[in-house]
Amino acid sequence: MQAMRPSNQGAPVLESAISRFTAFADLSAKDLGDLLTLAGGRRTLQKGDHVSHEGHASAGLYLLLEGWTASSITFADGSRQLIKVHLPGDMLGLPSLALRHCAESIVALTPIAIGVIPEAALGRLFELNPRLAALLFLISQEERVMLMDRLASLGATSAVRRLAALLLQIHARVLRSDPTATGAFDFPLSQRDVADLNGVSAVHLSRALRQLRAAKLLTWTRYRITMIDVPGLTALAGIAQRELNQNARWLPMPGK
Amino acid sequence: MQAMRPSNQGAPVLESAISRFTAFADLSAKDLGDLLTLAGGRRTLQKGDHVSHEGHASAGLYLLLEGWTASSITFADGSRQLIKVHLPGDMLGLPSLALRHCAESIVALTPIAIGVIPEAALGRLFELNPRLAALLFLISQEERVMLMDRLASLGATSAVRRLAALLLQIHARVLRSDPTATGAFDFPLSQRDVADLNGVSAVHLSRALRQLRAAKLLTWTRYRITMIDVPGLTALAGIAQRELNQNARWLPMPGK
DNA sequence: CGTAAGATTGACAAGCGTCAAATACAGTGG
DNA sequence: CCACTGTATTTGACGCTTGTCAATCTTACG
Repeated sequence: MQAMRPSNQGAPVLESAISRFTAFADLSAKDLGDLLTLAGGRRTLQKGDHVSHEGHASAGLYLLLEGWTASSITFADGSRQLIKVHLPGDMLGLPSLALRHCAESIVALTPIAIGVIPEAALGRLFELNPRLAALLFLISQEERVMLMDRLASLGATSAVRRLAALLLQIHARVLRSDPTATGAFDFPLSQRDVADLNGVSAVHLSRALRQLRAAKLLTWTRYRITMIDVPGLTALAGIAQRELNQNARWLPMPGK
Repeated sequence: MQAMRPSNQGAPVLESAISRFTAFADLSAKDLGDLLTLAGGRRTLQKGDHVSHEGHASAGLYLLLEGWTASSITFADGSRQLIKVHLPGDMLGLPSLALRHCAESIVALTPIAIGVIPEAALGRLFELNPRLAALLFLISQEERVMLMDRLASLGATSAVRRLAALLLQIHARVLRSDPTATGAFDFPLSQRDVADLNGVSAVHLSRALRQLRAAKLLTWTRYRITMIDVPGLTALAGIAQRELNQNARWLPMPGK
């Protein structure tokens, strides 16, 4: 089996691009239109290109359409920590809206396509489509929960358990935009990347992976992961499953 | 000097209650009114009481008016990780809006007063005051940045540096609502709490603290911390200073 | 076929957790 | 005011987890 380009081959770009929104509520035709006009210009970048640089002046707001990216924070001594990986449908640059300088560096892990969202369009969204604005708000809360889970994982568990938790989280994310990927999914990160995500050395990550393989919980050849025993991995990770709260009653009505 | 009740003695409750909003933009009289009607009922809780329980059905939305709280995530094996501490003005329960079940347990670290925010009022806020909704959105992005910084700290630095980074972050937060606390501030957490926040054992936290004291970077008697050498602590923590982006141009105009 | 990057393994050292004991401290009742 | 008691903090000893360094092996790609 050849290594394919990662992430949702098959599914239309548009569908996964709005998947974070539709995961929370059904969209009216107007909502859909407003959402699509939000991200006007389309740009493509090569693997390794930067979407934004930590510390630079406001780096812009994007919707990831195709490919994977990762965001990182760099310390004064040069060491870096990968914060999270972004999949198609993720918004890029939201946290930096709160700051004068860009909060994180974002780099393309694969060739990517992004939609450019002008800041003014965000303001109009809040004024003209409160329902979409509320959904964007919910997406941000979901991001907070994912960060909280990762923080708990880093703070309280061993390298092996962190690895299980991380791969489960990413797997669940992949499943959402590509429901056919129940067992196996394309995975463009190197072990070095995963090590940086988990706050472990690359060497030790290899050791942790060895344990998961030996326990027959998963296989990981370069660029592809097969989750053999999801219940086993879940038990190992020890973290609660999160279910999204769909069509919350407090959400503003769909625009017409 | 006696140990006083922690947090903003002196400053009016109201001012610190809305400090997270005013940190991002000036509020009109109408904005202020809308914000105050958001949190209707007022409740007080004792130290140790729970505001919400992880896993329970939707636990509600609150504005912390007085006192400190902490949120935590519990693992299947019973170990817990403290995620963050909340100070007056912080919103409680936002992340759980995205989920069917409450994402985190929130417990009072001191006697507290909270304002209850009905979910329906949140929906109305998005419909009737897009500017306040956008500010709430920005506050959530700031929370994400703070979580990202903590995640980086846990993943990439030693116990000593984590401690420096955490205390700097909290100190900066305290300073914002009480600008008189430049040098010293009341600090109601036990070393055990801080250890759980930093993903370290209480014993090792004591050792890390010893190093900071020996380096004359700070003092910490129970319930009170004095930051002796903020530049030194900052250099040790190695994390960038974050400046808020105030009065962003894209924000909707103030309501009249 | 050759080269470079990624992954694996072993040996050793450092950081941190655990256990246990000792000390300091706050609050209680006398 | 003082003794008493439980909790928080500190310290030491020891072992496990993880980081670092270096060598080897694998894989991708020119």
